[in-house]
Amino acid sequence: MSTNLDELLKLDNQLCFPLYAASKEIIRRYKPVLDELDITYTQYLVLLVLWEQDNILVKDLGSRLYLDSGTLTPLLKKLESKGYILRSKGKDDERELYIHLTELGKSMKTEAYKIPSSIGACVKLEPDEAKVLYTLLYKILRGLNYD
Amino acid sequence: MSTNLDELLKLDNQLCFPLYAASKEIIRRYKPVLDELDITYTQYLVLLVLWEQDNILVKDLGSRLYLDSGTLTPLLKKLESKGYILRSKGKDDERELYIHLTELGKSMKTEAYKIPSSIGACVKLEPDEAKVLYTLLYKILRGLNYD
DNA sequence: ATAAATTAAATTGTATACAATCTATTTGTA
DNA sequence: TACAAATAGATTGTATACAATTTAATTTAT
Repeated sequence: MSTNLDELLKLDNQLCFPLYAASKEIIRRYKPVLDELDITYTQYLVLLVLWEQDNILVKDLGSRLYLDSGTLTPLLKKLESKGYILRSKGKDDERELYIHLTELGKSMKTEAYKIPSSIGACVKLEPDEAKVLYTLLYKILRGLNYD
Repeated sequence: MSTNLDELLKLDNQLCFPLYAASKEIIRRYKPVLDELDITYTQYLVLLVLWEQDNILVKDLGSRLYLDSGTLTPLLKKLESKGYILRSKGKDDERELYIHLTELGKSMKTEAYKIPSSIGACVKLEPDEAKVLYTLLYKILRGLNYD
């Protein structure tokens, strides 16, 4: 006998699952393109932020990307070892760590121009659908901040 | 000087990022609820499938959840060690591995009834918005299969 | 009938994620 | 001014993810 509650527990009735799956699968599509630049998806996100706003605190990077120091610390060390960024202690406050691009890191931006379109191509949504999706996702993210 | 290409590389103009962030953040909200059942989100997804269709091949579990054996093998061993599932080789084809619920695993379902609502509560979307989101996400997932 | 190709899981290696804790520094306050 | 509280990152431990490879079993094609 199937109850209402049983219905709620079906995979196809979950909203989080397609969110999780779509996110993962799209990121997987990024891999071949990002491999050419020798970076991962999360490293790409960090670079996106830095190309917009260089010299940013780890804390601010984290709040922008919803990542904590447990994730960022090793990732930033990796980006540094690849020569894309530098990490420097704050002069006024030695607890803080500023992240900024090297010349190599800045020049990567040119090579990254092709990435959005090559990803966009595999997400087969109409422009208006993409816009609706975008709006709903940010509505969720805003809503999560007020628990 | 900011170009069109520069615009494309801004974090706020990415569609994948809010997808990634919302997925991650919602899953994080699951944690306290799932902790009570001593399972993780991915383990919960596996159980959702099994509660619908017991005795399923690892391969089919994987295609249903978009996960491969590299993820599933250790996860299933963990669920087995917790006593929720059993793993048994296929009689006809010894390459295959069938996953099925133990009595404990079946009885977990009752405790899981409360989970969807407690998650739904933190996703602050109207029912019709959630439906639109759901439809768009599945459209993306379908589209990814035809590359 | 048997070698080659295919398939299903398991294994290996790398890179996140995140909770919880720790360390060093800074700030607030009695 | 000391000292408790708060803050920023780093560290530790656990659990995914996934590409690439390996192993064992089955199918296919010759």
